[in-house]
Amino acid sequence: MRINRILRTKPFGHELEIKGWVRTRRDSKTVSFIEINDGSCLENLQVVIDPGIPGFDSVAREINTGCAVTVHGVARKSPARGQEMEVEASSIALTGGCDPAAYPLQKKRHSLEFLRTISHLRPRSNVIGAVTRIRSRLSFAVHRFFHERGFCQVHTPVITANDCEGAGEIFRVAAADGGDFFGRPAGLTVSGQLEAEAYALALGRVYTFGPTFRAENSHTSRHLAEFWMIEPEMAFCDLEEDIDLAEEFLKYLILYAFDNCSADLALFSRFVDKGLEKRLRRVLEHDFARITYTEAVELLQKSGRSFEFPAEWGMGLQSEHERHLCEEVFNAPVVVTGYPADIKPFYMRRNDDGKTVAAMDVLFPGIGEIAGGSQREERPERLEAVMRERGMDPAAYQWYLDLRRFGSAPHAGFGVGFERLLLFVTGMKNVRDVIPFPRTPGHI
RNA sequence: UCCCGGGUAGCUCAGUCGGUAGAGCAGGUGGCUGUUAACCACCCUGUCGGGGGUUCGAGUCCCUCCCCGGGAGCCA
Repeated sequence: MRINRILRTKPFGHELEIKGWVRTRRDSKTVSFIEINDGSCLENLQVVIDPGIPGFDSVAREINTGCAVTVHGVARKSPARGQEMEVEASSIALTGGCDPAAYPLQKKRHSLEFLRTISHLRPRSNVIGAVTRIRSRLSFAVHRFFHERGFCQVHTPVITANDCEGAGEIFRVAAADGGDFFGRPAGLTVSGQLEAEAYALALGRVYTFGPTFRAENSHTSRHLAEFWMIEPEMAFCDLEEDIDLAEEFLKYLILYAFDNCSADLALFSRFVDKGLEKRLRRVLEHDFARITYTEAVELLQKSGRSFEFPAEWGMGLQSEHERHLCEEVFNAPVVVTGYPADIKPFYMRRNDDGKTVAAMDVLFPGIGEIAGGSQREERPERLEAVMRERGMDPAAYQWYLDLRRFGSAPHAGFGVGFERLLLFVTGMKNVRDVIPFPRTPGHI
């Protein structure tokens, strides 16, 4: 039986089989204690070994931190403090030994930077194990959220010829002989949005959730060359409804973590970020503030704060500006809408003022931009005009223009970086620690 | 790519004025105890990131390259 179930069902008096990895061992003359973790939960199970049991001399001596073991025994109430239950071993077998002098993981805590250097072993640490379980459960919750609301998941291509202008540098795909994609240039996707639009304008409500690639030479705690992005896209939907969905979605995931990952979450509150649960609750309990870009610039200019880059209409909001807005002005998530058209991608819907577009960014305290989206330009002549203005060849995007030519409809969507979401939920500070094998410049 | 801060034992770090390196933890051995990141004693561990320079002498000063972390930009 796995340890999470044993701890939940408390099968006192029952014979159990436990398979897992030894975290610590403490010896006494008359009895040995080993703590086993099997990855099913954060908690370890204490196994008590009497030196008289079969195989003790040949096996138990070699058991120490890192070993894989199989234990048979009976669940008992623990007479000592520290745990309610323990397992009295009747037999123990060493499944895989582990040389303690060579094993990099110790019983004590390690720095996250060190754990990054042993990415194949770090899932055996408490923190990375907890991150991994939360990542998995929230991934499931993403699918559940959309399926409960009638969305259809679309598997958009990883290899694509779209560069989704404005979404960053692309990795080129090449065959082993150095050629390109069978004679045509191709790259790894930077966003599934354009393809998702095609399916939204057929199935109504769709979403993508998959890996995304950016070739930018970014060295920050918030960027990866390979990351996972969630992108819903809805037909017959305007920007307001888009924002409503984003807010509902983000709150849903946080609530899901509270309801389903409480033990792991408690670890983060205790060791990673003391203010975590309070901050998560604050997001759940408050409506997201909604302001326009123009209002944001005015707020920043009136704030009396001196920024390294003063806020100015027409310029993008700097990280320091985003921080000021959601950490000091509103102390809550902030949604900024109506950005200048010139600093946003071609596909966003032009507002009636002619200068701004129906874009929105969701800013979270401590994280910055966690989601970005827009209502898309559904008017074919407007879309084509913008493409020409920007020197894009409409012929290359004929399929995308066709979506407007044949049965066009207002539609909108947004993208959420899954790792940034995990930073917020776990209180971790670096996206490299919330993805199993992080891909960053110089690291593969 | 730019700006900071780092690189010393397996890990986390200290190292004064330039005088050939130290602690805690881990590991080993022994002891003790229904133990809780157990405890006590002893022992082991170093191309001081690489290269060059200054100097009688460099972990320490200078130059250079590499790597790591934080921030910025870009973005999710």
